[in-house]
Amino acid sequence: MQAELAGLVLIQDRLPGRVSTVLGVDAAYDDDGSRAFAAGALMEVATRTVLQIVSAEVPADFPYIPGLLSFREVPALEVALEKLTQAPDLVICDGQGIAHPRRFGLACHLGVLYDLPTIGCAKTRLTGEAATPAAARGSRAPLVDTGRTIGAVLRTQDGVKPVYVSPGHRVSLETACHWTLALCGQYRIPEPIRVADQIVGRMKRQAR
DNA sequence: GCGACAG
DNA sequence: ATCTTGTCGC
Repeated sequence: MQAELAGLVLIQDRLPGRVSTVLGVDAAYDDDGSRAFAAGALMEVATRTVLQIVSAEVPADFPYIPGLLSFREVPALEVALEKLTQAPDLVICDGQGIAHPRRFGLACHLGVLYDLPTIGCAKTRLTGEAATPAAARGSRAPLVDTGRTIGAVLRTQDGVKPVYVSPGHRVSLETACHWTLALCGQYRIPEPIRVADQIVGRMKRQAR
């Protein structure tokens, strides 16, 4: 299924010239692993203001299997995202885009599903090889898999562990890196993802 | 058979 | 993802 859907992914910039809102998404699970908490944080780029928070709690019936993460997370994210009252210009996800064994990570899945520009920004590697980027914020190294560049290992803060950036849908690698960097304030992780992460973290604690 | 493996 | 413990840098 992923190999087939990967054919629908567009790795070229097809996003507004003026990106004014970015949606950060994330999910978490209860101790049991059977309930999923998903959230989306819509941020206005110019002011760094959170315009809307959407969330959902649904049963998690698909297990976590490396390479199949989107089948665990997308059902919960769908319920949360359908509550948005305005479409985002860009979506940034906690997971890979095309830096995936079949070039169809979570960000691609969400991007194709909603036909929105998406970026994959993962904290660790799933596949591919890369050199260690220089220590300065903004430094990057190509992430290569079977002879093809599928993403970049990008340093978002001086001397801090880099993140794994890859196009999800309708964005180039260059644009994915640009926005990832632009959305990182004082931390390693882009602000919209951090906000979504905080939300699902609270939901998880409250359910316990 | 063994190691790797987003969240 | 989540949890726990040890280490590092400011």
